[in-house]
Amino acid sequence: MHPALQKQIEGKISLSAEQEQLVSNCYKSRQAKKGEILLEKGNVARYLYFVVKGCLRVFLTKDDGSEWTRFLIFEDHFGTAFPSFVQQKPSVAAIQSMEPSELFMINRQDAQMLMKEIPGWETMMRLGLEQDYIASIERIESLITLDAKERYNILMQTQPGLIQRLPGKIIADYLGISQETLSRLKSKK
Amino acid sequence: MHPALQKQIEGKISLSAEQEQLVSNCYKSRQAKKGEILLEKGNVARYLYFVVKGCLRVFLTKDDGSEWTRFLIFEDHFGTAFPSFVQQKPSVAAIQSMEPSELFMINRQDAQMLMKEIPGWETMMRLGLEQDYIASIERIESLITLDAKERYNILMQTQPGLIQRLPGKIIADYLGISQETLSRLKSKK
DNA sequence: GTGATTTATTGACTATTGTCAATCTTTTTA
DNA sequence: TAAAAAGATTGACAATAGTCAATAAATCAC
Repeated sequence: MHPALQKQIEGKISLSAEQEQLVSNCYKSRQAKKGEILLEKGNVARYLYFVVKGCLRVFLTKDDGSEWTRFLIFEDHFGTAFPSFVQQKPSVAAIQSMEPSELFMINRQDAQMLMKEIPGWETMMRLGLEQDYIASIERIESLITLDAKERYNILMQTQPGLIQRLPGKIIADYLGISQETLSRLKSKK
Repeated sequence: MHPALQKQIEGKISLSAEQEQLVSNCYKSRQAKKGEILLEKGNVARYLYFVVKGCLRVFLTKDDGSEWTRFLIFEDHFGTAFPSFVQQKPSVAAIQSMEPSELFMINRQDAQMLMKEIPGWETMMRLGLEQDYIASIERIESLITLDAKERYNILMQTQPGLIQRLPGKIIADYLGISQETLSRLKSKK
């Protein structure tokens, strides 16, 4: 099994040799170029991705051509177009690789099989889900209670790496503001 | 066991008599008056609530006295100040009963014990969590991609009951807008 | 490396939403 | 039921953020 995946599991569950083999077989490796689209809007999200290296962006497109970043997935994190993956229905969001990325991917069936077959696996998934849900709650709070500048300041404090690594236009649509407004915030503050 | 709770479980898991007794013992019944505070900001959320009748509001308060509704929990739904409940740390949000409410409550320890002891219970919880997470993702999308009027229109389409049942000021801070703006949206559209 | 493309900044103007205040309506409660 | 409290509406104005356009800077591809 790939050491990055191993690292996610160790300390949470201990696997037998056969279990480790089972897990290892479920995850397929994949590379993605910068800018490459992994899931197009309208298709079903068949895979949950694990980012070994690089960064994925889950984003929304509107008819006027505007784009909005729903989530960013960095190293050592899992992610996908979650509603589509869970419900196996067409996704309103697309997934794009923001950098040359090294990924592992698992389909829904296999993900469910592992939860059924490996004791503790579902618990591990649930705990991850709890963390993701908490992060999304905090994002909602920041969107309803703070203005653009405050949201940007918090992002700088909590995720400085994100700001250095991604173009400002992506930061802007992640924060729910325009690129121009973000540019002005950066100089004003 | 109370029929409303029973209804949540039936079709998902079948419980033995002892298991049913175990579940039943974990849930304590509670009434709450309209306006009553169930959790104050700064305290740890000890309970996950199930709403049999009525409505709970999980909300944030800022120093200037403004309030913002993080979540609303209606009949046949579970909810609490989730980050605090999961991490057992002081809550930034408070919980208030918006109507005379009939509730069941379970503490974190018992909730975890049921997941450990009853086969299928954790799966049921995980599926509920997935749904809540999806709902929160959709709320984020609506906050970053839509303006106030569009958000209000969608809320009217998807949750008309919510709008009839709660005061406009609550609808407004749930949507992340001021009461005055909401009032103007209602007459303009 | 150099041209081409993408990204960032800045100005001018507009649109949306917020704030404050006054008034009106509804609901609660004694 | 009447007084009080809470909620809703409206106007005037301010502030925040968006849009369009031009230019500058950075990055990419060959």
